[in-house]
Amino acid sequence: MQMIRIIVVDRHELVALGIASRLADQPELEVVGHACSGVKLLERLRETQADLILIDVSLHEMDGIDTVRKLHRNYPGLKVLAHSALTEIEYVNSMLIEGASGYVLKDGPADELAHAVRTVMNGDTYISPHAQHSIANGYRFTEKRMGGEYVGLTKREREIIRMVALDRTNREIADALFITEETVKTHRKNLMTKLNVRGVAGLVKYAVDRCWV
Amino acid sequence: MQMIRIIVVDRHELVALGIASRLADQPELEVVGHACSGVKLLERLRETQADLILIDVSLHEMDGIDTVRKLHRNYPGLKVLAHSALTEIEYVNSMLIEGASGYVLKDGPADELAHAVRTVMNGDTYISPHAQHSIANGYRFTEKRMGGEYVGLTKREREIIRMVALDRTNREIADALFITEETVKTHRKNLMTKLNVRGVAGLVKYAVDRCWV
DNA sequence: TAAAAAATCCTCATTTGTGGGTATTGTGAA
DNA sequence: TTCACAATACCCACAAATGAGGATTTTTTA
Repeated sequence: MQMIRIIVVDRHELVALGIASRLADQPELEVVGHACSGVKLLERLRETQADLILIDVSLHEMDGIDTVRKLHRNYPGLKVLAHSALTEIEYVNSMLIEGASGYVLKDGPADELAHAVRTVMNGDTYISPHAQHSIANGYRFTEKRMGGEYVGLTKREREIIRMVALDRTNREIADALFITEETVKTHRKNLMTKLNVRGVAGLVKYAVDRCWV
Repeated sequence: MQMIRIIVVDRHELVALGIASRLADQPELEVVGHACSGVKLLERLRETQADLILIDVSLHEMDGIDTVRKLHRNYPGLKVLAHSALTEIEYVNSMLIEGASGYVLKDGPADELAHAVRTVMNGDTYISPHAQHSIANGYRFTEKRMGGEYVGLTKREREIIRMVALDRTNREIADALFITEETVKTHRKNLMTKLNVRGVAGLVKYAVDRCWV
């Protein structure tokens, strides 16, 4: 029987421990490592062999979505399964489009994870019921991007949204980045359009969810 | 040797599993139960005996701070140890004032948790170094409340902050609660004063951290 | 290299948010 | 039964954000 080697990427080691203990009764599944961020994962992958990466969206340094993008480019054969507490369609879509083969929610039943891992290793896709529901409901505020195409943020936009979430005013952001207030306003506008939110609250929640603050 | 019975309160069962597995090599510590919310904990306590509650700040239904307040009233002999990823002084202070005997951060070293549990069961207080640093630095924006007194939010204020975090406008909140827009503004103002933040971003982060959205 | 994407700056009208106040109820605790 | 506080409501002045236009320059990438 072929062992399935899993690396868990989660900002809390406790979660990795919990996963390992939950998968302990699955003889063919083995957690061979843990990384607390995307950057750490890429380092670890240079020394540790793995068949599947179980990765959260919310990570420091480089979030899960960016990490999956890189994984897909550098390790095409490696299977990726997203594992998060976030049900928002934005995250589910992004993960799948970047190359994940599934999306499992953290508060699902105890046997769901093992099932998802097997499904994915079998070449199929597994998405938790709640996450599917989220996809079915579509975007919250507009009908845009219903096709599901992923709109990534630019570097500059990430800088801006991060500072917005840190409660900085446009003036402060402008000064910090050596640009005019008008430019900051434009970026905020674009951010809100891309993320389909109406105001600051949506921007802050987005940044918090992805551990950018 | 007296066994120390621990109930873990965390919105993710995986974390409880992880804690149990981390404490597995501590012969006198035993995780006897898990609850995913404050409400569930109070239910469980009616049937399960415990010596110590290990509880997170971020919980659904009733957050950790409110839960500790209730615990302290209903089970005076029960020890409570806060266990969270949040380092903000606001949360540390609140937990301690409500009756917790310590505050351990989730990303601390592997042996810190067991040490903290023993310290607390010994009648002392344990606070993670980072959290102590947070206390030492005081509040972010103003010099108010430096004494550390905890300012709780009222029911109405919680309703308001929740809706603010859900990206609702003042107009919408007013309509939903059958009050005028001016009243909503007043509540927001009071909230920002109480929480020592300057704008929406702070309010949203507060609500997100405590699982109110 | 030419086209596309990103970043920059601008105006103007409108809405929302912020920071000071003040005042009237109702409720619950000392 | 006071007394404090929560919740409600209103006022004003000013700052900030939003929405809808347009435009230019740099950087990337196909």
